[in-house]
Amino acid sequence: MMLSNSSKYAVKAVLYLALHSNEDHKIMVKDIAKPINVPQAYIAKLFQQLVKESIISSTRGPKGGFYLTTENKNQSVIKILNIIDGEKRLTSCMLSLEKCDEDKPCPLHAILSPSRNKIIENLKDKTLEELALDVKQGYSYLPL
Amino acid sequence: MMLSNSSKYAVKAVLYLALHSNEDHKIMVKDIAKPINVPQAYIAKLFQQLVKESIISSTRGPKGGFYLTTENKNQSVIKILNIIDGEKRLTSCMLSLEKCDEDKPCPLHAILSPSRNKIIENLKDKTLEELALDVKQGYSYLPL
DNA sequence: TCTTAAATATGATTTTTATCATAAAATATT
DNA sequence: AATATTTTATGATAAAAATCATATTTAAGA
Ligand code: FES
Ligand code: FES
Repeated sequence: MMLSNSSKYAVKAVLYLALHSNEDHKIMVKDIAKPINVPQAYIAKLFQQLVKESIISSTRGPKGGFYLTTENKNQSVIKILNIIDGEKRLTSCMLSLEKCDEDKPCPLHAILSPSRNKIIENLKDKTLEELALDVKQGYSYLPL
Repeated sequence: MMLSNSSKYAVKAVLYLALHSNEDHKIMVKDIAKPINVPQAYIAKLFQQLVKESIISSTRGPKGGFYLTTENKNQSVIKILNIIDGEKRLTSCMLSLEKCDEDKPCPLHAILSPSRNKIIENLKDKTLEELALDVKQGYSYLPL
């Protein structure tokens, strides 16, 4: 809907890390692909960006893999979306492509801008750890 | 954001019709392209679908063109989106691609489902005529 | 120090979406 | 009836997104 395929995959993969990894237990990309049903090479590429922006952590070589530090886990989900899709995807006008402006709103602005702002706010406020906790407690489910 | 390029174009073009056409004053596709800044051939193709689904009306030959009847104007905007993008685009799960389900929600469901439902509801309730009226009264603007 | 196992970097391919082009069908006007 | 003008139908091309593949770099362990 409002997320690209890539950012959906990224969120799923990172949440998988949040649930199953830590500094002492790293996970290889090939072991993530199957459980979340995303092509292995695809995740590998997405993870490169996320490592570069320090959303997730990695070490290479034998016994290496990807993982989340405590610091990583306290980041907001929205960072993933902004890195993969770019900020405009969430904030740009629904009709004119550029400049969503209260002063000169498009015909759909009043209909969806408030709800959209709410979504953005919620995404900003929610950390990876909080989302993972929901899953752990059975309030939500990590989809295939 | 949540609309494809095609449905953005479609909404803009149909609202242009709502503002400037009626049974007695039809508009040719070549005269719509420029003011709303959408390629002429692109609109032509989109309009074919919309005519087929009776969102807009048309007559061909000289003195022909596209226009909106009163009945057309009383349709909801969401119909355009559903025809061009398909219903799933608005309703599918943000993470798993299929089945947005309250009983087995994904980690993002709680964050965005209520706002999304609100948007869908608003889109359903708003007719083309109402949107056009907003523009006419200066409450909103039809973008390039 | 050598081998092996992992991420990283880079690029190729495929699929989808967006855009362009053109011939056929229909209607008003002469 | 002939002509001109418009939509309609269909397909071709271009651009972007998604997916796949492979060679390079890094680190652990023998
Ligand atoms: S101006 Fe179009 S969504 Fe805000
Ligand atoms: S289950 Fe994912 S958005 Fe509803």
